[in-house]
Amino acid sequence: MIEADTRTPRERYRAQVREEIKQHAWTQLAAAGAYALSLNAIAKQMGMSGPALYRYFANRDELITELVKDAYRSLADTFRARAEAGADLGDLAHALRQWALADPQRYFLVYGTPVPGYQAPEDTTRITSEIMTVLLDACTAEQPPATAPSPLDPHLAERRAWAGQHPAPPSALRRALTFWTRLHGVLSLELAGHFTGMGFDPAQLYAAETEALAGR
Amino acid sequence: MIEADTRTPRERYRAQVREEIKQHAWTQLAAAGAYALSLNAIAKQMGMSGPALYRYFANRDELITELVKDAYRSLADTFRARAEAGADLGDLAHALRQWALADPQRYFLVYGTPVPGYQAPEDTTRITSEIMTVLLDACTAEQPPATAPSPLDPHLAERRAWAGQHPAPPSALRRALTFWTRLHGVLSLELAGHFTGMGFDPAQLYAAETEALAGR
DNA sequence: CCGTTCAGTTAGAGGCTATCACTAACGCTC
DNA sequence: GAGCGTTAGTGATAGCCTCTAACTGAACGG
Repeated sequence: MIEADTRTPRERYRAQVREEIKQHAWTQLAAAGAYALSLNAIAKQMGMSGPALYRYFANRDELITELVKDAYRSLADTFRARAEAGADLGDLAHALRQWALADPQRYFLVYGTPVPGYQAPEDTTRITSEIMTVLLDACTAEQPPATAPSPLDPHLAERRAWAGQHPAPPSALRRALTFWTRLHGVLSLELAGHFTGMGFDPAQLYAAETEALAGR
Repeated sequence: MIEADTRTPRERYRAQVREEIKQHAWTQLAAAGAYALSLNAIAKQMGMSGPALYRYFANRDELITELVKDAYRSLADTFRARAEAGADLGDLAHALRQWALADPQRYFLVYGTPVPGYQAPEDTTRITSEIMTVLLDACTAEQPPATAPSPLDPHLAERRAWAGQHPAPPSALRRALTFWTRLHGVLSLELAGHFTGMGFDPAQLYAAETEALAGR
């Protein structure tokens, strides 16, 4: 569908430059991590003077926050797309790993070391809950055959604020949470390089954890 | 036991100042994260000029590397101490959590976002294997009653370089690995604040994961 | 077509890392 | 205890960085 672009030329130009800045930011990020992200260097690459970028982002933090939001949105989009294509938990796990491996620094932007005082903006919590919803849907649809009762279930049944109005039973809540934490555990250590030199294949460990999640 | 300090006065002074620098570094780290760690600020706090610190650490990276090594050693020490006191897997898990909560930024120094090019120094891999040994000991000593065979075990039986000469059976290797990844998954997300506002108690989730590890 | 808006400029303050030449104190040796 | 080499700490400086401020020129919109 083709829609008339109601934005003024200035707005369109502005959006385009913002996007270009973020593009450069992503490549810098992938190359040297968030720490090394430099507005000055980006400006130089784009052939303009340093302070020019402050027309587009109030400061370095705002640019990074924007990248974080885009990363969240990217993950939520891939998840939602897979879910709409009928993905089960295993497929979602695989999609998560692919997404993480495609750009490790993007993963760390979302799930890496936080700055002590940092408060996530409202938007990201909304996107997080979108991701959670996909996960809860999958966990609810796909109940494992024989589920051993977990001592966590009563607690989750009582404190299920994060699940909103989702009709998932406590066991599904638990499985969604452990899906998140266990896969993040493997991915995070793998991407950080903690498995290098150990000899085993991280993919196999990931697959085994995925299987345990589906089966239990 | 009191040993004669064979170091020269200069060496002793040097070690003392190095320690003092690291002390200030730790407080800065806990307050604002590794990113904000500033040699200049530390020097000012200690009442000396910025460049003076370069007598003690070649550069900022070397100081941080030193902190990382100390963090590793601290974790290894607490683990070893608990193990010598007859700790089982559950105790080790509890010790890990206490260690992480005591100083989240220290945890992230070890297990947080890595700098893309960074190669861990030889020392840390040695300390890591020390930690792994304690873990493998515990997993070997404490075999769960009915262990469902995991598809991961054959792979680990074949690729067990990281376990060195440790006599742990494949299932123990797997349990040590999953101990690490699962608890790290929960801890990392908790410390990063990803659970805040969700309503449930991270400690309960951690306890449930610990229990699952011991029982399975 | 002309006034307004806004992108981009240079200059500069203040932070940082890191190097260099220098000084002064310290400790080892005789 | 005197002298001398070693070394801790200094200020100056270069070169990054973020971010502010004043200015300029071009593009847009009525």
